[in-house]
Amino acid sequence: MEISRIEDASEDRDCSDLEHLEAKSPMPLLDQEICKRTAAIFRAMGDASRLQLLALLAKREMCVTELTARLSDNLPAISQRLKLLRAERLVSTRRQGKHIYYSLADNHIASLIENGLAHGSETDCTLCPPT
Amino acid sequence: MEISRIEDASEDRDCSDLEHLEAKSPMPLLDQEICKRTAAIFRAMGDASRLQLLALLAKREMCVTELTARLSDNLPAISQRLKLLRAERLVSTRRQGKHIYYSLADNHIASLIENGLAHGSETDCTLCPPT
DNA sequence: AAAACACTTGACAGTTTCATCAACTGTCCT
DNA sequence: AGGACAGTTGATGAAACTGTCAAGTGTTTT
Repeated sequence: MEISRIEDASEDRDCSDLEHLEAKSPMPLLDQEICKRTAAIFRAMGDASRLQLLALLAKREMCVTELTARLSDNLPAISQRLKLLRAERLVSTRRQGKHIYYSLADNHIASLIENGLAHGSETDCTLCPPT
Repeated sequence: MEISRIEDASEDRDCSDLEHLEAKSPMPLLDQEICKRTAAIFRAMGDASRLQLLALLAKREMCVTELTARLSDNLPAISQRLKLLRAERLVSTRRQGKHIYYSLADNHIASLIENGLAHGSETDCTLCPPT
């Protein structure tokens, strides 16, 4: 019932033949280090509690106590999450007296979060064309 | 040696007083569902192997065999990763004959990946001002 | 209809992640 | 110097994640 068009018998086996593939359409893989680093950033943002934390910090710098109050969570829990975010260098800190203020490490982070949220907000993609 | 400016004694306890905080600077939390959904997307992208996979698919649609060849990995492993990406609706599939072709679910995903990689490529932020 | 190909799935083991709580550090106040 | 406040850290255990491999499904070919 279907019209199958086969000009070249090689079509089928080509997709498992790396040499051929690369000759036809070269497509270098990502650099391993960049890949790992980027994945680490995404992984750090890939948790609802941490994302919420980042979203607050995107608005302005805040100390741990304020974050704790706003999120109605316990302080050590928040601190542990911040520790992870700091380890990945998504946030940076500044001490002022008894308080330690956290903020996003840079604007790239803020825009990544914003983009992500914009995408996450789209209602289950029922509107998106099936592509 | 330092000039400390304290106009209002409430400054210090304010950051733990949610009522006060909200009155001064209202800052609603993210919607829980959106937050979870967005985090899930980030988590799915937060793995070097999966990110590499997504980066390939960002260039063009590919079948599992081709992906396997390009990544020099075993097919079931790739398939499992694709399964996860599909579960999070980051990729979509199309069968054509014996092959199943994968592609990114939409352009938002592509730009998220691009942005992430751009940020991940920045050399350890030695150049970034300390903020 | 049987064989071959292209995947997918289920299940198990090994690893990683996350929350929690007690103990510790650093700063300010008296 | 001592106490209180603001946070950090380390350890522990439960839960979630990942890779691997055997077995299964769907499609084409002969």
